Amino acid sequence: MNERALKLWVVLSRAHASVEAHVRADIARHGLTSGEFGALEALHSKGPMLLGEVKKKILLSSGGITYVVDRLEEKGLVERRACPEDRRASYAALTEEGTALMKRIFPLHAAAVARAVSGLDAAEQEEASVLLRTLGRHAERLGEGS
Amino acid sequence: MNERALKLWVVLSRAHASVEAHVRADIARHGLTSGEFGALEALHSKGPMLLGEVKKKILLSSGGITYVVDRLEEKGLVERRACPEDRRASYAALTEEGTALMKRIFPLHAAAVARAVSGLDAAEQEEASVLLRTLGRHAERLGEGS
DNA sequence: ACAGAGCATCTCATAACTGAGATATTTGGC
DNA sequence: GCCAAATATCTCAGTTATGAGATGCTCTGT
Repeated sequence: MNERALKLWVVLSRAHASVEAHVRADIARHGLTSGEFGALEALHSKGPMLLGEVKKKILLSSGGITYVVDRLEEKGLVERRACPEDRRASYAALTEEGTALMKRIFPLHAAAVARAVSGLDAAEQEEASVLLRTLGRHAERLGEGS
Repeated sequence: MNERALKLWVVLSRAHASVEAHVRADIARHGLTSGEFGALEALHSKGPMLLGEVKKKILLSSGGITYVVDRLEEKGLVERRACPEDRRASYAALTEEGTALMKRIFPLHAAAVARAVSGLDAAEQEEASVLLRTLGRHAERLGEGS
């Protein structure tokens, strides 16, 4: 029955929006947007990445990734670096300032996220993560044909 | 530990974005945006609602709800009606055309949503709905103090 | 009755994107 | 080697929002 699916979609949307409001408010305190923070987070955990990799990681459009990296470059947090193997592509990498910022604010961010999702206990969070990973992966694959 | 919370937030974001991409593509085929469809859906299921009620239902800012209802009025799908008890407020209500549109496209939409969340079976969808409702409700309440 | 706090909505400037098309490069088949 | 298709990023116009402040109305306490 489709009602079950609709209900899931509604609660997924609301849960995302409600949690995001908290996360966004936390991020905004550091003068960043969600998109910017997503990119910084990716670069912080994985090191320099091609713009296309960042784009996939944080699910932004082609124009969006250019926009976000431009903003981060203006703020001095990220720099573009040429990619020797492919001259169409370029890397984004944290600057020293970007690294320092992330070291400083990441723990605060993690605490804010923990607070925002504290409606579920540890076991429920694990359970929800498993279900959502399955859900997300499947939805991603569905779209690959277009 | 905060890692669990961060992981949950990441998979929640990705799952939402991936599913939304499908839902948005479906809605766009009918010339509507997600916000517009959300408002139409609310009005379709509950009948005429105050703008403030719609705003809460689909989690839009004050400017956003004005914008969305303006668009829907331009398209002839919704009309504003004066609220006799409170002259600051107004109702949004589906027009005949809006009702007809929703009757026509809602089943198609439901099918598209069902496809988008088909990575989980029926029992998992129920399970996820329960967890996400708890998560969302809690996050909403957290923000009420500000 | 009335001041002032509290609300519902609207207005406006601006942000944060999207998506189509442009540009430059690479890759695979012939 | 060469051409066409694929790919990575950028550009640009337009869209969908946000959030602060304005406006007009209602409610509360006195």
